[in-house]
Amino acid sequence: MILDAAEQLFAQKGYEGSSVRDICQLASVNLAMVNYYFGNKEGLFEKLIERKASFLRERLRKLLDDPSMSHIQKVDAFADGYTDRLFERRGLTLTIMREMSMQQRCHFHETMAEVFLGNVSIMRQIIRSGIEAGQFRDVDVELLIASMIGTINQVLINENMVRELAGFPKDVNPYDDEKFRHRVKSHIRQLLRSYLQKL
Amino acid sequence: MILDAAEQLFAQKGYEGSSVRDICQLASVNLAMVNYYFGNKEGLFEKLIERKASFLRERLRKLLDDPSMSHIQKVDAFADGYTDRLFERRGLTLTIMREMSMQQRCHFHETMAEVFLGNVSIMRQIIRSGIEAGQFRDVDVELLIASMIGTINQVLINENMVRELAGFPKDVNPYDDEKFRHRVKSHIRQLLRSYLQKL
DNA sequence: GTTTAAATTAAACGTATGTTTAATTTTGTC
DNA sequence: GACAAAATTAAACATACGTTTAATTTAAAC
Repeated sequence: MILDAAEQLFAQKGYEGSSVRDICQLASVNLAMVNYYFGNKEGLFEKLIERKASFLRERLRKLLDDPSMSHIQKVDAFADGYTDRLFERRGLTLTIMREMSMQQRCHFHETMAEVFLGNVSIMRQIIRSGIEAGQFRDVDVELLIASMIGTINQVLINENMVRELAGFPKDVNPYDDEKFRHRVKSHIRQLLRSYLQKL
Repeated sequence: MILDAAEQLFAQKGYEGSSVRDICQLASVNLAMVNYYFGNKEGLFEKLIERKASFLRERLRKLLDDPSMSHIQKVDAFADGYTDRLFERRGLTLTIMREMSMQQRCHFHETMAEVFLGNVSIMRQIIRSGIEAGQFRDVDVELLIASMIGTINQVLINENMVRELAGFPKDVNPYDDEKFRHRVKSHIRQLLRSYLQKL
């Protein structure tokens, strides 16, 4: 599958660092197939983002209308689900983050922002309704979300640092380690809770 | 100055997206000067990182031994100084972040990790001594630092999102806006305080 | 003013890139 | 099995890249 090969290479070597030839070789297809199926290299990238898009949002949106959960439980559930998703799709997360931080290929930004803002707005609604219900402090919602996502990204960005800080040997992937993921999740949970809940 | 041109272009278009020709044109020097002065393109990049290195660390290290400040004041001061520095050098911060998240050009990682870990270890000592003094809760120090840095990075990464969330018009740079920077600083301060301080 | 080294230049080199073409093979349909 | 459309291939195309070269200009030293 060309998209899988592209996702892997973009994650490892960046968009420009991955040649169409590399991608096709990894996918075991002919060089011309990328242009045949996706028009050009940029089309391939856009398909990659679209493929990522919808999956998570549906699951998270259900949280909004669930009457059986308290506000803080919804925050917990959102953070856990988001962490899982970003850990599982670390490569694509990094690729998108890099592209978002560049002025190159700006037309990608729209597609990426759409995906991103969709999730952000769900989290925002969850926190806002908690504030309105008087259960949360009146915090800076947008920046709190930035803190949540930023924490996860920061962990995803630097594999070597995580290995060092968490004491992993060089040959294991810390992101597959269930204990470490749990450590991150529970840190984020406590961070959000201590910031949101009234004293 | 070649280094300034490179810093600007790497920030906007990434390492691979910035050609030596682009850099030389922006710096108004001949194409061959990069190889004459820096050996090759990678040498230019390494010089760029080294130039960034030392500046901040000295100022932050002084915090460690300042007896006139409380532990929480040191945390505040560190966070403020770090935020200022990353905002002021946004371009280079993004460039380094992108390179750290890639497996390409791994020999850069050492230089970058050195700079980064130096600052992290200062913050770690500050928090640890606050914990030992019984003034902070026994938190996950490494991940708390990741949250601080991650929050700043997350804000730096997505200019369009910041503009949207904070309501800036399209033609102003939100990172130059003193009010916005203050908003980020005070959010991080409150986040750290509410997480660190005992109930 | 001559000499020597450093700085700068224009041009070329070899290679890698994204893309296209035209030919060939595979697949599905009647 | 014949035909048509789709899928796949090898080759070539044009361009952009990082780097090198050899010539020229500038600067400094005596």
